[in-house]
Amino acid sequence: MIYVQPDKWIPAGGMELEAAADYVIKSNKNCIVIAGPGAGKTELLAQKACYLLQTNICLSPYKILSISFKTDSADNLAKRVEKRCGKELSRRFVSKTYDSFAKGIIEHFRMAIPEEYRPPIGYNIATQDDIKYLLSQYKIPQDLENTYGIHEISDREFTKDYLVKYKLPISNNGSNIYEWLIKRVWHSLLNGELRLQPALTFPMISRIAEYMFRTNPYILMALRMTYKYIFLDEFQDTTGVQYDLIKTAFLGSDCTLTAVGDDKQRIMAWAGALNNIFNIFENDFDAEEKELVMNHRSAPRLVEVQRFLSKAINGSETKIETSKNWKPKDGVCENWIFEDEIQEAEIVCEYIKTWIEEEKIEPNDICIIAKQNIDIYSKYIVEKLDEYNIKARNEGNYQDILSEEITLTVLNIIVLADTKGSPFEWTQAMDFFTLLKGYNNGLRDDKPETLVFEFNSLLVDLKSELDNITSAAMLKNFVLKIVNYFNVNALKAVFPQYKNKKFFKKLIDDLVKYLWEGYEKSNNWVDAVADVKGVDSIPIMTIHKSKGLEYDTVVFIGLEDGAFWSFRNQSQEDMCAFFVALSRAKRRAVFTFSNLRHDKYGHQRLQERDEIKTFYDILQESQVVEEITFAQPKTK
DNA sequence: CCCTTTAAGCTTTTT
DNA sequence: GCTTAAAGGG
Repeated sequence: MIYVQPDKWIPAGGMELEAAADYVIKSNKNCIVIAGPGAGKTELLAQKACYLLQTNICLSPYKILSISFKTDSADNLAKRVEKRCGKELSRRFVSKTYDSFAKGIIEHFRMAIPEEYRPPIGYNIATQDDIKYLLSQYKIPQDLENTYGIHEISDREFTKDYLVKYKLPISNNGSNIYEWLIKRVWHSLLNGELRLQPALTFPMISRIAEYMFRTNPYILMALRMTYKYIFLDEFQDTTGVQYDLIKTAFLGSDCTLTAVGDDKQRIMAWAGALNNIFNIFENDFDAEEKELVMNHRSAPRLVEVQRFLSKAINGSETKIETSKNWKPKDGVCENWIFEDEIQEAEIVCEYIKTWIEEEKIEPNDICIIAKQNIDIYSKYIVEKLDEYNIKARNEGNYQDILSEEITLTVLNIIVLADTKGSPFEWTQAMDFFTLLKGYNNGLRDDKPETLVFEFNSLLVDLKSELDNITSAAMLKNFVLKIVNYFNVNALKAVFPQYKNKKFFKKLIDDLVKYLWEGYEKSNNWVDAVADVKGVDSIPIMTIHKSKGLEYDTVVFIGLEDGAFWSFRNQSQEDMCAFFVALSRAKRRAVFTFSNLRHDKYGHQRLQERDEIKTFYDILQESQVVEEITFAQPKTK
């Protein structure tokens, strides 16, 4: 292998890096990179990986470990690194989620876990129902009830606030009134009880991994000898449980940590993200803080609005620079005020139609966002768009079927059975087929030709059946036939998530439902698959789901007190949510307000904007946002 | 049994 | 903030 001299190294892909990014890439110290939307945080990690590998500063065979929150972010980063520095070097770049890292560790080093907390082989992932079931089995001991006046606790509260509150082992000193319950639930989950198989939640798995590293210096050493560089993505979302694991694993080692995140996009506090994580990390790991100032994504006028909002969130001026690809006057941010949702739908849809037809914006480059309850907020718009033959859909409903192997394979197989010769689908489906067949046949050494022959005959067989499908029920049988062909037990063994019956059933039912909807529209299976994939649909999603994504145009529905009911309690977090929504837009952001809006119970209520007045003030202050009040609703 | 009070959900990912 | 469902009291 020929390595590059560090001073000769240049960023892959002709990328221009700002000074701070260049510094962090080449720094050998622990760093925390704070950077706003569109600054290229993930790209920085990808480039740093290339630098370390291509110069061999990350000395072969030492590896880089990158930890993300979501599988697709982890995969995305791995792909970028592979693309930039090739297959061979990128083999030493390991990109995982927190959960897969912890789960992999406890399974690989199972025997190193203290016996009391050692999970049995083949444990399941615990569901909320499992915990609910356990709690329903237990009665509060009378003496504890009398001494402390402990009340019954809901399963959700228990899982959220108690189950993984402390590091293992669970203490015996009575410091927590629910100690006995925590101990009992842990014991039952680890060992199984009555009709419950052994099952652990992901935070429990992290706790076990942390305990193992803390009590077993050899395993800890092995970890630290494998990975010399650690990347932490979306660091602002780190929970206490995750941070404890990172700290035990790497604090005091000679590993170099690089964390990237944005405190202005901290919208997961309610789910356990730590409050002051950047400072905590800086202190613990003696990390150097660097800020990226570029926003490569948004047009200048949108960045101007972001600037004012940043200031409101941080309390201080934030430096943001825009990309030279934009002209200074580029970017549109508007505030649309309506009488009611009917008028809102009519105007919004007219504009969307114009954007698609005249500005030639792709539907999937327009995003409709709401704070929550997106089906309620987008109902009338979806109906109206349908009249214009523009597809729009709740992206959340499709996210599982478009990321799970089994459903993707069914979609691939349908395309292959219907039309021969789609190389992309063929390769993917064949990989899956080989994996599962190999599993079914144990160690049988199948020749590739045999498998190809088998697969082709399956396709021929399915083709004739596909042609005869005339109902959703028949489609379901067809899908189940494919699933059963692969052997359900083999599927569960290779993809343990399918052991969760509820999840698996919903996956198949949803696939059938959406596929059938698509087929009824087009009478063509290839189009039905494209429809499920959402090739030309406008995505609709919550702010939380939109984080990390970008669109030419963003339409935010309902900048109203009603949508920001939590503002009084968590104005900081809601401002961040507003910031995330705004900063998804590359060129145009539109916020709507409707005087009248139906809630999820079907009641039409008057909307106000007193509570979130500060949002409107910020928009006005920026002097680039126009507020447009539309006329009375039109009569048909 | 009826009326009043209280609690919980809104926003989510992970094999 | 606003709803519904569950729990509690008379």
